[in-house]
Amino acid sequence: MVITLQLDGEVPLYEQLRNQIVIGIATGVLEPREKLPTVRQLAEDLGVNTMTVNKAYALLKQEGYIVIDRRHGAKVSAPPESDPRQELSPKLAQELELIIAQAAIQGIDPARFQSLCAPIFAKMTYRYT
Amino acid sequence: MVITLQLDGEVPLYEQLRNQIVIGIATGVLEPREKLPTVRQLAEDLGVNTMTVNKAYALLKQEGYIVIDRRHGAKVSAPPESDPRQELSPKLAQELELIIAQAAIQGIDPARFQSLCAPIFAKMTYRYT
Amino acid sequence: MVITLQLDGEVPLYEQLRNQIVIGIATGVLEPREKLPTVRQLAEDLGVNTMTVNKAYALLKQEGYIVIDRRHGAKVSAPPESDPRQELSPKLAQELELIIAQAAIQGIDPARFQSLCAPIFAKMTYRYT
Amino acid sequence: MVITLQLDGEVPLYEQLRNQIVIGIATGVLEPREKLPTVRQLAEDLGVNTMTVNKAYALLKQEGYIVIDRRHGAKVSAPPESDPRQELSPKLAQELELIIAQAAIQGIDPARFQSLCAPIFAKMTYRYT
DNA sequence: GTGGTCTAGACCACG
DNA sequence: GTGGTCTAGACCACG
Repeated sequence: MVITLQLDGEVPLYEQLRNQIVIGIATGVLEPREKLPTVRQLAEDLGVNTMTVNKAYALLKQEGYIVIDRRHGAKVSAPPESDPRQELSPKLAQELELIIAQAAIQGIDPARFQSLCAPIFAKMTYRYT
Repeated sequence: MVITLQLDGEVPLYEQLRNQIVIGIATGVLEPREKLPTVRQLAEDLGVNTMTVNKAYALLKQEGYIVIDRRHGAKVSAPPESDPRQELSPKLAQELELIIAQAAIQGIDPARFQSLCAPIFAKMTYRYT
Repeated sequence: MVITLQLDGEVPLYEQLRNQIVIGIATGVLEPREKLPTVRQLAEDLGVNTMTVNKAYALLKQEGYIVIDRRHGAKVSAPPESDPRQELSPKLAQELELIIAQAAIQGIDPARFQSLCAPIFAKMTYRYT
Repeated sequence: MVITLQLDGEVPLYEQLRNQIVIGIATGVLEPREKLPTVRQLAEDLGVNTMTVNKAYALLKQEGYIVIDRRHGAKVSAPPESDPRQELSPKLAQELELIIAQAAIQGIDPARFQSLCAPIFAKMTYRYT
């Protein structure tokens, strides 16, 4: 999996790293139960501080995206039990609202928005296929 | 318009303020050409420093959401010329991808996602109605 | 002469007004000894405060571009005695240096810069034709 | 690099600072990828507040002249891809027009103007050498 | 150690 | 009266 970090961006490195791994999982580039590189290895590959990778892994673990086993290192979580509610978390819902607000001001209507989402969803092979 | 800031949140105050005003514009709570409170007034109402409001206004101005007129203060921009492309900016597209990735992992499919977007869009009365 | 002011710009209104009149003189739209509108008239036409026009006129007078006669109002100065030195004022030289610096960083070389100046000079019919 | 600020001038301190750094880059005093002083250090050296330096850096970053890396602070950007158009931005073009207008009124013709630009260009060693 | 954010308070240019 | 700028000082996230 190719990870590229924007060193001069406004998003913290650990957060960029976390985001890219989440997208990797969603797109199937990283499969459930797949082993992730060690903190040390990934830090070296990316040329960042081990603390940065550590923070990303800790965040992913806390969110349930990965599990960390002292013996086997980090690996992608098995798919969770299907959530019958299928609601967005408050945080995600808030972010989505902000995106839609900006899209709406730009003149994008729901149908157009849907057609913008479709190709993104098409890349996500994680669960619902 | 009611604005509430989360003082202990991770999002900077000036950015929270910017976000809420953007949503206010999109939902029609703030109408095009409507005058915004003065920097001083809003700072006092919110209990924050004038520079915090100043930074939010400067950001909104730079993004084209408001215009700042030395004579009359800040007001909501007139609707821009309709952009025939109707694409999302790279930044927005990236944020949307991340949201969809997280939704997909949670088992939300495109149809469900659309039904989650619908009520949000319904609140946005800005342009496309 | 058509004057358009950018109300939400970063350049003060009186300075924009002064700049446009200077360009008007240089391009010959305003001829030497031509009478300018009264402060009151111009302020009304532009929809700005009379103080703003007053400030612009005072600045133009101080710089020698116009003369103000209590009986006849303001008019464009007669061409000054030719300055044999033909140097730029320190302020203008500094502004020019900054423009050239930015152009150079962008990869514009002297020849290209000259070709960019040519059509601008072509519009200036004031003295040297 | 020597930076001198005019404390009583009309140009804001942060803008003077930005201008001098741009000129420093263009003249080669600051080389691509060269590290800039920290915000704190430069503020102390110049006797101004850190927020003033911060604002100058933020502006330079936004304009693409420098990159700010959370790991190593600010440094001069690498030269951008050569722009085949080589046009001036509207803002720069407008400023140049105003300078040329004032020069023309003073009796400076295109040839003389070119000879005034030449020594300024000679100092700019940034890209085109 | 770095830049980013924020406060309380002030002065100023602009209009 | 408005936004713009600036200070002195502080705390924090990031790495």
